[in-house]
Amino acid sequence: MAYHHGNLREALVQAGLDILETEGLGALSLRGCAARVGVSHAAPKNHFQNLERLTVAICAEGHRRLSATMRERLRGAPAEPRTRIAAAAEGYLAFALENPDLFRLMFSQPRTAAYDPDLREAGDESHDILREICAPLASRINGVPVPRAVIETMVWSYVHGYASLAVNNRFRRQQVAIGRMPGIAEAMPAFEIDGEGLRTPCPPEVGAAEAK
Amino acid sequence: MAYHHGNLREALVQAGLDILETEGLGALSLRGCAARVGVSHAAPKNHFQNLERLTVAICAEGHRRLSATMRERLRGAPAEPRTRIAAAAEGYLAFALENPDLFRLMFSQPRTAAYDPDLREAGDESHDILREICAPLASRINGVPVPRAVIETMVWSYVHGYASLAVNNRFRRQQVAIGRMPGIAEAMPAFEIDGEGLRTPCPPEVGAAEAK
DNA sequence: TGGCGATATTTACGTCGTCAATATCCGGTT
DNA sequence: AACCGGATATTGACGACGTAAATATCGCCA
Repeated sequence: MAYHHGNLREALVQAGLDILETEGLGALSLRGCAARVGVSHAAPKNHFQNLERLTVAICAEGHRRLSATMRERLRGAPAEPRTRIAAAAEGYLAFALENPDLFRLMFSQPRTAAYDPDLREAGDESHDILREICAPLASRINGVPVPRAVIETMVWSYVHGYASLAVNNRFRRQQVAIGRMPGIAEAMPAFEIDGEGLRTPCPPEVGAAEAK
Repeated sequence: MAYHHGNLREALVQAGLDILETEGLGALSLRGCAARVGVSHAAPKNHFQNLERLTVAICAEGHRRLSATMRERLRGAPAEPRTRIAAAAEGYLAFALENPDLFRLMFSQPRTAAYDPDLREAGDESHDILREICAPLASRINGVPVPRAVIETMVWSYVHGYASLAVNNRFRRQQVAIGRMPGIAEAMPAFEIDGEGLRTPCPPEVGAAEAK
């Protein structure tokens, strides 16, 4: 196997992920990926029109791994709805903290990147998980009706925002223990579960982030 | 005024902001900023050691403008605590949507950028606003005590996450009307205000984002 | 007036993204 | 078996970029 690599496309994406991990966002380049794989600097052209396309492919793989991390945490979690949300959220956070530059890259793409069907599909995976774990949350909060999409948006925003701020080291002054975000039970404790109107009780075992 | 520009440093930052607005994140470069100001490509060297430093300065200015936007919204808002939080949050969101590439740049900086004292200070401004508007929220939620820093973190995470996801067009499938995030009263309705135990009542005029 | 420090220019070099031309490999056709 | 065409990889070239060193110009003060 000499002239033809066999699976250069995936190898380039993997090389990009390696570079992000070892050298950081600023070191990501077409030529760098090609060199790491051991092919000439123009070889990527046959698989990616330009750097932006390769970047999008790397981001898509990142989203797949993000979803995989969340699914992993969900497999080991009990069935209680809030615990499941907390487990997925911790997976989201763990991924961000373990892959900070990849996470940053994934969320600093221009709007045009969203037109890529691969990236779109990969991004929608986490969306499916979100919808799944939010399903037990009823469409009313404290008795007030709220569209299901809004509930999902609230949970998603909170989790993503926490992860994003944690990655960017913005919780410095707050002295919040990053790595353990306050669980959904503390953050949005007025959610009803399964329409039972179960309003509290803020189980203390979920996400005990304390100001230290 | 020929050889010496007079205020090249600020002019370069402004040029960078202009480039971000008109040409996007990918077009930001030292030489580009220099050309826009009308100086030679190496002139910036006297004010910024390298591209990273200029980028950090641009981000710092971005944070100052973000804070200014929030303060502006707060000036026109009634005194009711939740309304004030909603006003600041809408300022945050508006800034992100009106300066998407700047916003992306601000939150895709490497960890080392946080060592810059100017950026640090600028970033802390929004932190002060956050602390100010969260002050009326008591340190207990539904009767359960929660450290003040955790409350701030929850609100901040939610607002930043919503803005970040909205900028990245991630609410597509949810059909949530971006530009109007569900207010804090809907997102976290169990906050007590001023320790009065005022638990609801989810005023409907705050943030009426509906699934359309 | 002279000179010095701050600021800007010029020149140069290596890296990068991209393109065009060329070379090599593989599978299927005759 | 020879061949050919499409897919894939290489080579070489070009302009833009970040950065550094040497040089030039300005404002100001002794």
